[in-house]
Amino acid sequence: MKKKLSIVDIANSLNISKTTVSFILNGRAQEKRISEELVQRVLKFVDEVGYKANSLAKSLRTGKSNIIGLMVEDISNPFFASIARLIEDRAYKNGYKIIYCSTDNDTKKTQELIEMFRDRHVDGYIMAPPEGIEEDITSLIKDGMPVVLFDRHLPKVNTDYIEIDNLFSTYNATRHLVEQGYKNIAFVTFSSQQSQMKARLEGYKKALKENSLKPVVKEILFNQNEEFIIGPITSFLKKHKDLDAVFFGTNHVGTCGLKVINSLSIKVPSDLAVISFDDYDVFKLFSPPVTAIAQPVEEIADNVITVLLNKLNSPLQHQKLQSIILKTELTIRGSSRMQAAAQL
Amino acid sequence: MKKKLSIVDIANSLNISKTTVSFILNGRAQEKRISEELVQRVLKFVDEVGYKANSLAKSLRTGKSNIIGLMVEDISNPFFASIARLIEDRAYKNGYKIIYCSTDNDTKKTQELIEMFRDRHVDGYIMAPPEGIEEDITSLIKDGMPVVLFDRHLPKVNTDYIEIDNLFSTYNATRHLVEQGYKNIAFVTFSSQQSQMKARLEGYKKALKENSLKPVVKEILFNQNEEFIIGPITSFLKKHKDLDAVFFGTNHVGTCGLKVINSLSIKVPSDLAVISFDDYDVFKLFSPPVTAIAQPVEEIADNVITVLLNKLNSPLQHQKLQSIILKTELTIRGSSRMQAAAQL
DNA sequence: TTTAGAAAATAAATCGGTTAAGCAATGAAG
DNA sequence: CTTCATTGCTTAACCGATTTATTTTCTAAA
Repeated sequence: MKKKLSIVDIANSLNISKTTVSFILNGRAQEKRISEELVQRVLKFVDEVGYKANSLAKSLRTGKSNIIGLMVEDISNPFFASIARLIEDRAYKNGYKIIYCSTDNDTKKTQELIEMFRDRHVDGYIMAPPEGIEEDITSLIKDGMPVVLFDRHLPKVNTDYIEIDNLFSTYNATRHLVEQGYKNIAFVTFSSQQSQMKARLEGYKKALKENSLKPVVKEILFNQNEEFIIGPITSFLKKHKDLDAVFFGTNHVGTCGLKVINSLSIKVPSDLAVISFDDYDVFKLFSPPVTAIAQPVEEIADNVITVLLNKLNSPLQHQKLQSIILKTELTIRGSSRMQAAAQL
Repeated sequence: MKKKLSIVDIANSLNISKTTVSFILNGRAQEKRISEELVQRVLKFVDEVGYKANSLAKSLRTGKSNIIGLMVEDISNPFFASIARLIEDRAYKNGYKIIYCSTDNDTKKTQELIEMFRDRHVDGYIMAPPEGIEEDITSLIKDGMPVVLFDRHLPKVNTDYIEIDNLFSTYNATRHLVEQGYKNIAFVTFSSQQSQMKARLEGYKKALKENSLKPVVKEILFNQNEEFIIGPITSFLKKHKDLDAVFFGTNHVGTCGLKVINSLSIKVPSDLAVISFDDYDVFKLFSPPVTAIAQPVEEIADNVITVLLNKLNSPLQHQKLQSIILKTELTIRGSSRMQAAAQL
């Protein structure tokens, strides 16, 4: 077990001061007028012995950590997992590491996580914020920390965010159902005051209103345990026999919804048409495949990291804030075609 | 922007030395015979002003970081995502934080990640190791770092690991197919020398051999891009028209396989029975639902973190190594029933 | 009245870096 | 022959904790 070399070891070996070594390794040789000859000697030696600076010590002194804190709702949710994956990749390429955590939409847990990130001196924050976290984020921003929100934003918090056009997405998808001739369309979603969930609900309602149809909304409490999602959906679907279509507000609700549909032996789309927010393998492979609103995952991740890197690289506080709203794509599949229903 | 308090600020405010404060905050008051009265005064004050020690400084001095490095193959894979999630939860409850990364099964990337973890002074490592990383891990262990492997192990590396009984799992599942009357059973998997993949292949072959059937194996190169998995499977299935069953070696291969099956309009199980390793929503919701080998995800995560925490808490090097092999469960569903085929 | 020993608290070194300030040597200008 | 600026590098303070070694204070025995 060879002990790691420190900058002092390097300095001693070369009979120079550690300051000189530090300057050279940080590319400040020119600025500090260190002779080219010495620079080369140091670089060569450092390379030979494989010295790497202790980043803890570095962070302690400089206050910078080259770490970005990423907080998603649940890392095991495919939407967040793929976003996290893409952000991770791009961050690495730019010399940043990612620490990520799941908030579970739990305000208290999120506060603790922010505390931990702050404590670990992360350089910037990327979050899909839960409700009730406004103050904590504001205080973060006031302390000069770059914060980028995604998936949702906090109306009271003044910072950059990347979102999709939730209202239009559900509005458009609902209209698609209406155009197909469906008249009793339910919207099943998590009970939430978050911007994206409110917008999705609104979009649905707007489309129905324009067509003089009656909204039927079922709100479910967010819960880690699937049973507590499947249960309410089951009784909801059992109760509303007159529905001819159902719109699931998130991929998680959608997946649980499909399980319920299977267990009740409901035929899609003849008994019930289905649309879900978010797209992923489950919806592609269900029979018939489920029409879904696909979020531009790469684009979201790209924008998030780009905005954050910009903030990190320009210490100016007075750059103006960005609110980026991306478009989704309605991927129409067999689960919502009235024709298909007609065929049976 | 209020500056964070340091231990010196606390000490000055109370007109005592920072040493005393440090002893008290680290629970060494008794040992250091600090008066109960002072202890209370300090604790009360610290609580009031909400002081929290700077963990960077702490880590720099103590060499401990209370961070565990977790490296999985791909965090967007549902199997790894849920394991990561569970480990994260249990780690938090025990005062540890997790940094996680995806290796992509890329040796070079993994080496860099190990380097970064080491650099960040993580206290322990949890990894699903890629091939060719033996030396790096051995050197980690030699340096006294606790390392726990899972999902697979490295025969040449002497450390704890948690695995499932891969060989028996595929053997048993293949036998199930044979018992159902299937005779031309293919095994589609990633080309890999990893312990778990080799064992899975072996189990399949063993079952076929015992029944005097001919193995048909298709190995696919691991690739981030799905097209490069779907392509080979498509041509494989097109070429082997005589197959009556196919066994997918991982959830990723399985998902891609189902996509191919759909696009070729192959009927399951009448044209082709399907079994996949790993279980998740896609297999539950496919029609007919896919028989799958379910890994005990909670148990794996529990064991991993328990073993690691044990190693972290007992500095003795001479505790004996554990190799934990867990059982899987074959969840039989409609995709592999010969009866179902008969009904059509 | 010393004085030894325990009790209570502290000073200073340390972890491994960065950085502000300083100093010696050299050459040019006055 | 000073004086000054520039070059090239070093000294020492600092980041915020832990920990070793040491000092001060108090009590009780000699």
